[in-house]
Amino acid sequence: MIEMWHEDKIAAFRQTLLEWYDREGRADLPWRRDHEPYHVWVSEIMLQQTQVQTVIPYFERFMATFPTIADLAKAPEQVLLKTWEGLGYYSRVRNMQKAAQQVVNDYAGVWPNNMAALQKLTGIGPYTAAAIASISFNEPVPAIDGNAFRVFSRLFKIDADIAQAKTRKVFFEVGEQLIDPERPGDFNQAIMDLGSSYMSAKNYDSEHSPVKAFNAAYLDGTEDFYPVKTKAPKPKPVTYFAIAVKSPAGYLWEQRPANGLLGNFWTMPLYALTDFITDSDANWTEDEMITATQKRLAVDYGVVADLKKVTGRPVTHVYTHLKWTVTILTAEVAPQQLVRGMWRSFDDLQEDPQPKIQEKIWRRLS
DNA sequence: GAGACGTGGTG
DNA sequence: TCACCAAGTCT
Repeated sequence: MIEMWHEDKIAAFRQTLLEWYDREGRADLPWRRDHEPYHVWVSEIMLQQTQVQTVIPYFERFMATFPTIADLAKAPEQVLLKTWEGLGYYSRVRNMQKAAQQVVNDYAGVWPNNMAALQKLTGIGPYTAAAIASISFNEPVPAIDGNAFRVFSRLFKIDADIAQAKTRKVFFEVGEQLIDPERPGDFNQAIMDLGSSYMSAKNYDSEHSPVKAFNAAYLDGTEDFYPVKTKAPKPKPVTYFAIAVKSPAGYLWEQRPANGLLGNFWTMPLYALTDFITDSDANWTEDEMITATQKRLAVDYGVVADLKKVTGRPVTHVYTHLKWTVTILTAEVAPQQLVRGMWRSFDDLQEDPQPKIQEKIWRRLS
């Protein structure tokens, strides 16, 4: 059970926090120029699991490309993905377009003005709904993100595991008590600024934090223990073959399935080793694996090619839950009818978004 | 509720 | 090289 502060202490905390925010908050951020829900929303989605300095140029480009929510609602998917290229978690932008269409069609283009309604839009969860509701519409709801977890856990010595979904409730209730009813948006943003500066995950500087007098963990020297968070599993290793087939008509190119990793991205054919080797067939030599890949290529795409391995170490790429090790195979063939995929010139396919792993493969080929 | 979902930065 | 982090949401 969390011991909540008395009224006077809460009032003092709000005042201290907001005075610091007015003085030293990140007023320069491009999404803080106004409180337009469209601007707040786009920035909040981009900032999910992504650092501020990474987001800034993406935000500017996004607004230049889609100045209004109506522009976003009607954009072609490849344009959407191109604008998001390199940011990752691409379902974020696909969900944004769905939400844009919901606002345009179901709300006549007028944003719902409260957390509960906002959270019904695709891709808007409890955090983003609270952020928009508080910043754009002055609703006193706490935006519980990684920063709030970190800040509140230290202020109150909350030892609930923040990796557990149910823990959000504990922090939300603390936030509801603390949030300034007059300036809820500024309060939430101040907590975020605090959580990414003086009260960051590593190299935090509680000694100079404006709210150090309110920081129970700092005051008794236990801040190293907060927040409590069980660690994520290691990325699982997966072996892949990437096949660069070149013809005078271009490269063999294919669109990935809509759902799953890198959904709807175009890449060269990629085979996981487990696509054709099961546990019972362990200990294949690399030559045998290449021969098997060659057969799969003929069956799946109708391309008969003599695959050569690109020398050097395989390309590696780490995702949150997977670690890919990709061996590159190449072939040159005559133009021909394909069973699957299409021939596309190098210049043509550069127009489309590409995932980082494909970029790494190109780099190795050139 | 646990796992899926990208990429870049840091120690 | 590796572990872990960075303004989460969906299934």
